[in-house]
Amino acid sequence: MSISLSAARNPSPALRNGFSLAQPHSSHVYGEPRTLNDHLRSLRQYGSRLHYRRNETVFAEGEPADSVYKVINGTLRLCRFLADGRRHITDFVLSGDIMGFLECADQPATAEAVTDVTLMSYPRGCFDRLAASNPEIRACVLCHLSANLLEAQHQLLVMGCQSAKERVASFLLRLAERTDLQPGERLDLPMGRQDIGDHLGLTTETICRAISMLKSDGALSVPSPHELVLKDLRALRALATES
Amino acid sequence: MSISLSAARNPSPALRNGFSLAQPHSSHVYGEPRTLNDHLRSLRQYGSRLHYRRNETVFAEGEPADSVYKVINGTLRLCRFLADGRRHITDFVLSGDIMGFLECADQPATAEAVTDVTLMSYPRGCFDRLAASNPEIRACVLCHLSANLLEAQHQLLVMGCQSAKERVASFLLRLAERTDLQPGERLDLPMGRQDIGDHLGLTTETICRAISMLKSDGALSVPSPHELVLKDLRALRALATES
DNA sequence: CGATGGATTGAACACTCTCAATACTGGTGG
DNA sequence: CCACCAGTATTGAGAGTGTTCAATCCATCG
Repeated sequence: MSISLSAARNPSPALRNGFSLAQPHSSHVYGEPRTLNDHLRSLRQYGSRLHYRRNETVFAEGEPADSVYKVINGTLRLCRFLADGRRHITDFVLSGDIMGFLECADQPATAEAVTDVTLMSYPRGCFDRLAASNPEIRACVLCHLSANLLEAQHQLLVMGCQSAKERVASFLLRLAERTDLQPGERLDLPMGRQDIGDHLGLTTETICRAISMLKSDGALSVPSPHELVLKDLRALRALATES
Repeated sequence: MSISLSAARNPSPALRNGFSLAQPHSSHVYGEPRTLNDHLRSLRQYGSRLHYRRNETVFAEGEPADSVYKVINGTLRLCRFLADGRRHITDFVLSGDIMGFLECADQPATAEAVTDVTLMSYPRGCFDRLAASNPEIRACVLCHLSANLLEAQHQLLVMGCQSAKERVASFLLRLAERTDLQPGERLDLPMGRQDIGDHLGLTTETICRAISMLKSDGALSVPSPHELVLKDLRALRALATES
């Protein structure tokens, strides 16, 4: 996380350190893995490497949720649909992200590849057995779920209160944080305008107009439709009104 | 849950039964408590009974999150604010509900009493120690967080895709389910139109108009501003387009 | 019984959507 | 390497939904 961007971080209170409450685990010593990501690595013998091409479906809503995933490369979208076909993109899953930790027998959302994607997939049962024997992992899962819930609630705030321009500013700032964007670097926008619209509850055209407005405000420049330069973080943050 | 209303249940896939993976706990036998609610009862010696009056603050965003709560009586709202004061009500907490299980050092939202409220409050540390020794409780916490996340994601779908009338229909149906409303019974609406608006991302006036439209559609009647009768569940469900 | 706060309704306005036309981009095949 | 093509992005104009502002109604509570 860049120092300068971290000041714009979404309001996400420090997670509890659940470790102090967890029983020490004899086979682990100080300096061992601490993130869920690290722990997943210990399951590599059970993992499969999967490839999907742009717009392919990784799993569909309602299918059994029997795997956990790590995105090695590329971007996914998690979609939900209304009966008449209207779509909402709950969230994007970026390179390095993990998913599949909900306590849910069936997938609550459809996962589709935004770009060509490489995933690691681990059987949920293997992970659960690992977690059953390791309190540190359980603490990680709780933190992961909590962080997801906080993100979802923040997104509710954005969608409930903000205008189109504000939502786009919030979205771009969050994407910049998640990708550890350094000031001046180009922000990669793997998803199309339609996807951004379906994520923010707006139409493609409104996304375009909001970006155009931000461009003419001088808040950003648009080298290509899938690359932005955030030129005025202060202006973007003021729009996002992150507290 | 009434049989007839349960058909309209929000799409919430069956939760995993995490118990089979949890180590059996010698002090528990078949038939023991299975819900988080039941487990909290075993902490009653550490609990405090709290009372708040309408519009009083139970806790504010940013305060240390060092308790878990059960609502004995009344209704709470969980609010988040933008820097300029715009408010979003993340969710309402109803009688019988529990909260405070996020892995989060500080409260991510403000809790206010919608009506006069009675709560039980338990020190978070006590609960965590209980959970550390009881895998069944940990499974409950995971399910609780997962259910909350699924609810939040469903609310994102509602706010991202639906019109005012549809959102109000979705809201009323969810409230009816949560309160186990029997067909024909009056639905208690403890919160005001402003609160409903701030929950659904609409204004007071729009909520009023949506309810008026539903009334003139014959979908419901309005004996008083805080009581509704859902007369045509089929019509309401069609609006909510719950899949 | 008056006062207060919330609910309701109306009218004008603003923002976003819809529909349509055009421009651009990236990929394909010659 | 270039021309073409399909899909996406962008821009414009008009329509619609929800907001804003204002007035009125209603219920509750001194």
